[in-house]
This record gives sequence, C-alpha cells and structure tokens, in this order.
Amino acid sequence: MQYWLMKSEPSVFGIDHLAKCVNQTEPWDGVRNYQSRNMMRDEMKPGDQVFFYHSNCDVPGIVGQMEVKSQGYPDFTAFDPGHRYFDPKSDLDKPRWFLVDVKLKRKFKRTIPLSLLREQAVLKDMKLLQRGNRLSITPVTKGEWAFILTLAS
DNA sequence: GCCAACGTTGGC
DNA sequence: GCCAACGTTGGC
Repeated sequence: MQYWLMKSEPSVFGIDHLAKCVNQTEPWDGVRNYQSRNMMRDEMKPGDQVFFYHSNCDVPGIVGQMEVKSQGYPDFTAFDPGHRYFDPKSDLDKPRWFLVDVKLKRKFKRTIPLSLLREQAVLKDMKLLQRGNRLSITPVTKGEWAFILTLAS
C-alpha cells in the first residue's frame, strides 16, 4: 500500500464537492500532465491512501484523506468535445490521459496549511515542498504520512 | 536533438 | 496581479 498527495483547486473541485458525490467517490479527472498520469495509470492501486490538498486558494494546504478505489483507466473527459478537459489528441483506441476513482475518508477539522508543513524539519524532503514542484500528484512516504496525521488532530 | 517561445501552475 | 519555475511545442 502506498501513500500520495493530490492537489485540486477548491474553486474547481474541493473536498466539499467530493463529500457531496454519490458514495463520496468520484473519478479524479482533468489531469493533463504526463508524470501525474503515469502515477495514476501505473502506480496507484485500490487501497492506497491519499491526502487531499487545496491549491490556489486563501490557505493552501492539506484538508483531508481519501482512498484510491480503482485501477487507472482512461480519462473519459478527454473524449468529449464539449467538456472543458477535452483533448483532441486523446482517442478511445489510444487514450492519452488516465485517472483513478477516489473516495473521501475524512475531512480534517482544520486545514493543515502549507506554511505549517514548511516549518516541519522532518518534512524537509517531502516532494510537495521541493522547490518549483508543480506536480498535481506526488508520492508521500509512510513516515511523512504518519507525521502529518499527528498535525491533523 | 537543441532551444526559444509560449503556456501553466500556484504561492504570495 | 505578479512572477518564478517548470512543462510543452515546434522550427530548424
């Protein structure tokens, strides 16, 4: 079992959106970056644990926990010309983009702010915190996961 | 294959 | 809104 962090802009799809989805489960669509795609297509497995991160907002940070509920499969939004995530270069025969289903497990009482994460010496190697990191999906180590949970209570 | 130009991300 | 950092595109 592996640990991950997935970013989303709360004005587009935040943790409260996921909470209202049927069975609190939803396909994580719209990722259009090859490294992140590869992680969803090749590495993420059902049962993997995920931090939900809010980016591009007043207080960027980790807002809850999710669980991966599917293998990677093609991102169907790329096939729909009317969809905002449409990509004419992806087709059914050779899909370019992939996603996984995620289920909300827990919304934290308070956001764990990015600024607080940056203050933690033990998190200095965390992928999220590396200079220039823009990946919307990053792996989290078991130690990082456990430590961050202690910040969530 | 190089690399300039351009687009996007995302914190501040 | 600014801008640093990075990814992608496409001419050559």
